[in-house]
Amino acid sequence: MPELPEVEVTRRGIAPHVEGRVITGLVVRNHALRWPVDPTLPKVLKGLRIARTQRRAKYLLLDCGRGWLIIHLGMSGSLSVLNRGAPPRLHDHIDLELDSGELLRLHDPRRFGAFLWTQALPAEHELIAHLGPEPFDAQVTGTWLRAQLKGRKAPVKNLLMDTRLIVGVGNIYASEALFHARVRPGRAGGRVTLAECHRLIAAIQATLAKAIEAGGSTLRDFVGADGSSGYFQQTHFVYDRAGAPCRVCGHAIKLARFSQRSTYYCSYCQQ
DNA sequence: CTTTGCACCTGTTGGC
DNA sequence: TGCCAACAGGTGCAAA
Repeated sequence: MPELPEVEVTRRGIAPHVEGRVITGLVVRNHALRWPVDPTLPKVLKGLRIARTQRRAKYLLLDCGRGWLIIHLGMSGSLSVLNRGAPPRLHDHIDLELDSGELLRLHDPRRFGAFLWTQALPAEHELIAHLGPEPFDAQVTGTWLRAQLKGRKAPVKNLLMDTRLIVGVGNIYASEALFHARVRPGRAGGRVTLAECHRLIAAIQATLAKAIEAGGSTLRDFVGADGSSGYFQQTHFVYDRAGAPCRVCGHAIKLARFSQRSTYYCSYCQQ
């Protein structure tokens, strides 16, 4: 589920419920996430106050004063805010209990997600330290992207999804952004022109912003919601539309695979 | 260093 | 209806 917009919408959804709250307990029903959940975490977290929430790439960050919780939703994770005592369902792996009487619940069938604790700053954490810039950073421009892609032979689609280059562009938005920029996904990175780089950055920013806005508008009360309400229902231009007519020119959308990931494009609009 | 393929895991879908 | 293979929105890691 989670591409960057959903993670950001989730952050905004949980923020009013967790910021300023004191952690009264942590229940871990299944430790076997992508990395084992630290068995000492319930003891470590009890009594700490969550000062604020942040997001870096697709990592949710909870500032607990003495350290930070780093939460990743993987492919199938979601967070919800529930009242204490709500019965856990299958794949509800972790409850973070709060002094408000609510709890933050992690649900993740595939268990590719992560629930980590660090006493350093998140920016210094091994998983975060080597990440590229956020799509909305001031340094992220067409000129910057052109410099990053120079000399690279890998498909530009793969490079856009490389988190060391830039974060937040998942499999859906890579296809969508390349369509809007009118660039074929299989083109070697080094062969993307400056004008196309400008269009790519504009497309990435516009697509992400629109999705966050759409998700945010469905976010009245996050309690009980699973954090995936609405935003992903927005219509895509190419993603998951193989064989369907291009919304711009009418030609059939094509499906290809790059590094075993489904990739959609219009062979007429994108060169 | 860059690029590629695999791995983790469960649930859903489509073809036979 | 049942069975099985292929696939699913992420990303760290090993190997080439």
